[in-house]
Amino acid sequence: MDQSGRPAERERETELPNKSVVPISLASVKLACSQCSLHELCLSEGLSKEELAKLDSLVGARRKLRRQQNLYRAGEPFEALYAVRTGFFKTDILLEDGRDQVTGFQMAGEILGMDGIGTEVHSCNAVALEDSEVCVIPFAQLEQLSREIQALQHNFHKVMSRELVRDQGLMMLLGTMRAEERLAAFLLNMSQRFTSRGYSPAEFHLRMTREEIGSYLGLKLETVSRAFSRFQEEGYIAVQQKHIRLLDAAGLKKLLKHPPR
Amino acid sequence: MDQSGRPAERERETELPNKSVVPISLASVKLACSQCSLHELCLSEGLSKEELAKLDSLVGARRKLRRQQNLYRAGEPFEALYAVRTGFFKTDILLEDGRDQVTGFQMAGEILGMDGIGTEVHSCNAVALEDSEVCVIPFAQLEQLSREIQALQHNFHKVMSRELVRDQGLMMLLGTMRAEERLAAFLLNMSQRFTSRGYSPAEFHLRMTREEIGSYLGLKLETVSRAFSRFQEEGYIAVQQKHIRLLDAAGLKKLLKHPPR
DNA sequence: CTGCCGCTTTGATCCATGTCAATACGATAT
DNA sequence: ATATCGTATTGACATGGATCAAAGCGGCAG
Repeated sequence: MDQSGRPAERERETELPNKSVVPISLASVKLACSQCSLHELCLSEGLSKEELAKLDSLVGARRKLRRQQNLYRAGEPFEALYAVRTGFFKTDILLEDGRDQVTGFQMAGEILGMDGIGTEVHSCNAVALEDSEVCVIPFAQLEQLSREIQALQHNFHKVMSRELVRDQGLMMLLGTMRAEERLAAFLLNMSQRFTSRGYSPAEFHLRMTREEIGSYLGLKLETVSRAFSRFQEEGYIAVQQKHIRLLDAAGLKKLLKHPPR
Repeated sequence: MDQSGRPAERERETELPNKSVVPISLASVKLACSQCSLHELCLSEGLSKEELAKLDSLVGARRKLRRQQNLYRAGEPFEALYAVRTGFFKTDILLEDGRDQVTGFQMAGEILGMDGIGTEVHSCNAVALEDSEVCVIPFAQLEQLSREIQALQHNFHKVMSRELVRDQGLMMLLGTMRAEERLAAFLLNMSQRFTSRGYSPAEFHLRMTREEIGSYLGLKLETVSRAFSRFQEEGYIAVQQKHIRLLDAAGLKKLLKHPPR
């Protein structure tokens, strides 16, 4: 809601200056795909040196976003994909009657914007949940280049396909799982994604509110809160606000495999 | 379950011979993309004559499936996409604990199999709900050709993107809608898809059971049945088994826009 | 410090949908 | 016809999660 650019709650690890000039030295250096640490997650996996150079020239612009800023909004013309470099995003859809739903959370190395390809218009909103940075990938040029570079083409197709499979998993969750199973699945998924980015598998900081988690999982925020409390009572996790420690990941997994009914 | 090839219930409009030899004359004629009536829905939209010819040579094989036969199964290696020529399919996922969910219904002109691109393995099952026929599109060759034909490349990207958007809509449905809204959305979607294929917007035959509808919508079959009965009482539809007549589509739409709460 | 604001937790109650069970229906086989 | 089988409808009841409401907590501004 707050679009003022002044974060209501400051995040420790992602401080940005309040005004124009960039103080963090790294941010001013032009870092291209060829040097990007997100290699394997992103579109550049398996490309040769020369191919990477071409991709570098395509992925020119960067864009910084403050917490709560929109990367794009539903209805805006689609022009580019975005690769998350740093930070954390959510995508959501708003119905006319006011109901809305979070359709995903995206972190470093993940691609945003593919919803717009089919209609040339974005179908959802993408919002930074903390100060973030993305690589802008003009889509026409990506198609152009992926006609030249087979590996790039295939990477892109893989990214889209994996997104389809992710969505199937989410449908499964929304269609068949109870509240606690949903939250367990969510926590395990978060843990796995933090882990694959080199962070601790057992301890992490959630960037989203209980309401956003609930919206994503098809639950009300109170239900999410209760499930957190329950998991804490059971000794599966330790909760302190948005800070989560997984004490018994195996226990959570068991919850998924052996539903109460 | 019945893989015997003998349909348990025969569908009127899609009779196939019980044994080998093909009696229907058309079926033996090689119909290529260039003559296919599904043009606009499929990958061939907007291609030049020469380009269509190339696509024709790629989409060589056809495959016929009887009711209840699998087009592919979760876990099988991914090799090709399939374009539905005639008939009706469902895709579903089965969890280890026995729970399963229908993730989609596909009709003529729609593409199946994209879930397998990312991992080289199919992530769901595709089952014919009536005797059906698909075009087999070997994926490696499709990538090859879409590097040569820009329009084909773009069509393919659009198809995948639209699938992502469809999934978002389904998440919205599963995450925020009540039972009757879900069924209303389902019926309106079916009507729209039949309509765009030249069938009656107001009268159609559902190929799936109440249980399959329920699985797709995240509901139990009893709830689906009750919602059908309720809609009939309200005068929105006339139901006779799987035969549906929409008497008041506007009424159903209103249900969606103005939810009870 | 004090007050405000957004977020979270917790409790009490309600209701939509799930569950369980009986019956009906339509198609096919005998 | 009669039996059978899968599917669909309907009723009675149970329950998980939503709703409504009240504190609690932590960060920030003044």
